[in-house]
Amino acid sequence: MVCTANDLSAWKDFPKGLRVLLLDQDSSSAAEIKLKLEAMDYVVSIFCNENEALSAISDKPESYHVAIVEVSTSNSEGTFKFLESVKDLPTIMTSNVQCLSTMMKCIALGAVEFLHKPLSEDKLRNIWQHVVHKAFNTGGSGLSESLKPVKDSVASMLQLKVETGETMDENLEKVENLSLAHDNGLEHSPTTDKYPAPSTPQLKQGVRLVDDGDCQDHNNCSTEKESGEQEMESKSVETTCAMVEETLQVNDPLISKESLIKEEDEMADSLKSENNESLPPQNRESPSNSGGNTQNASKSSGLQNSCGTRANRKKMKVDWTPELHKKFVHAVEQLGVDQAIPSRILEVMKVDGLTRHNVASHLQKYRMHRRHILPKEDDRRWPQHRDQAPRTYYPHKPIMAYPPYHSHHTLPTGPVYPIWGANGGHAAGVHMWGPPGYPSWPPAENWHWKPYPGMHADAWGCPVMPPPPNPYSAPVLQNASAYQNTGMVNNSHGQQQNSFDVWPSEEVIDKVVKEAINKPWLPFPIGLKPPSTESVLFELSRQGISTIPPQHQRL
DNA sequence: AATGCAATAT
DNA sequence: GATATTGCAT
Repeated sequence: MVCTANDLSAWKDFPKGLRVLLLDQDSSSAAEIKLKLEAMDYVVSIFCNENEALSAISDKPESYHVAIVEVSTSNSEGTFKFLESVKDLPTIMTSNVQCLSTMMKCIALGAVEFLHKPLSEDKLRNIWQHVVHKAFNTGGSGLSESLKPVKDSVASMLQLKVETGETMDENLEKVENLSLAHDNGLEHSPTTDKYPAPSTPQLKQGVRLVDDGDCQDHNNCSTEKESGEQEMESKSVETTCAMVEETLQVNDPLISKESLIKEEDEMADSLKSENNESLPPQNRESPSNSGGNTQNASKSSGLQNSCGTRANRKKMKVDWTPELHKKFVHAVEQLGVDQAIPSRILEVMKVDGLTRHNVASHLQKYRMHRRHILPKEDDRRWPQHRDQAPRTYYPHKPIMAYPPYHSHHTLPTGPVYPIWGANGGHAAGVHMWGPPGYPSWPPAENWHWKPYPGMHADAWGCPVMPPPPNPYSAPVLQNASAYQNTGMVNNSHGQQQNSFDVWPSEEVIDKVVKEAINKPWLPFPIGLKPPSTESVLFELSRQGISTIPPQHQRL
């Protein structure tokens, strides 16, 4: 078998030959498990009682790489005893009984994982990860004889790959692929895991709630190539979701290589962090949310290829969940539209895993949407220019006409819809583009208001007050759009109401003031009077602007 | 190097 | 079809 270091160096069939000590009083169960393990090329030794097992281990410690120990109500003590005696051997507990406290105790005593019976191939297939994990995470001297070879072997495998010019990630992946190949497994190989990790489905489902998160981590975690240096240190016991994109490729390394490389990069980046925050929208609400980027990783339940359906880790698309977007908007607000550049926004957002590119892209869209809306406002504001290429005269669309912060906006007749459920459930990915007190971003047709009553306007342009009975009722000064509404009735732009039925945020107001100062040649929106010099100066100074632009005469 | 825009991909 | 990513020019 593969027990010597020498042999190990050539342990290409890893985990083939890995020795499993199986301690199970139920002989039929043991036989069954053994059969399955052997089918996966593990070498299994069955023991019926802990004493035998212990003595076997003490006789030849190097003979076992991993132990699977059954714990039953009748022999739990013996099992615990065993567990405590073989600290060096990664031990997986298994049982028919579902007892949390027992599980906990086992884990507390050092078990690496607790699997409920019956032990399916899926559950067993990846037990090697515990071996590797242990091998790499045990202090040098503490490393047991049996694990050293494993470590050396794995290390050398990785090394070799590196020399090949491949990236570390690739190497790792490779390694895993190797194992995959032998497992003929569809599902494991945490390709994205830098390190081995227990991955039995059960673990994920039961003990770990972050199941999705795991996968997610891979996908999203960080997309930043630029900054994302993947770290080789990872807590192994974390993930396992195998994104077996290369399930098929596994068998054909050559082919897979190319295709993998790209993905490698990506995924490499994606390992950057484990954002507990970023969760797939569909699974989580990401309460405090922050990093909501991700691609939904298919969840790996206990099913065979669950984890591994291809695709998941491929493009870690940032999912701009409402929460994330909200953060984004807040950042933009905070910075002010003017200073809202990707890098800054990124800083303010503090969302792990989000890249500048992501933000830039989002910003692009954000701006685009706004632009689509603003022009309409202009039109409404100066209907007389509607047909005369107003742009010529007003190169810059002033945002002055936005209704004052507290104005009653005239919400279109339609009801106020939630765009994403209160539960955060982003209904079918509908995103709420309601810039801070601004016209909505996404196409007006799809516009929905966030219906949280009493919610501050800055929370996504959610109207704080119910819309007035009719647009005309809006006080003049309060809402220029009221005027606009009337003005545009004959312009057949009724649907555009949405666009200006929003609350301007303070930022908007700032902007307005600033614009008024900088572009004195622009007419003031109807219903608004020019700000007093005093107030303008105040605003400017408040914003740190000390110099007042000359009074241009241009048109 | 960072941005913003356009093209492309999902 | 919308939205995110990539590419490219600035």
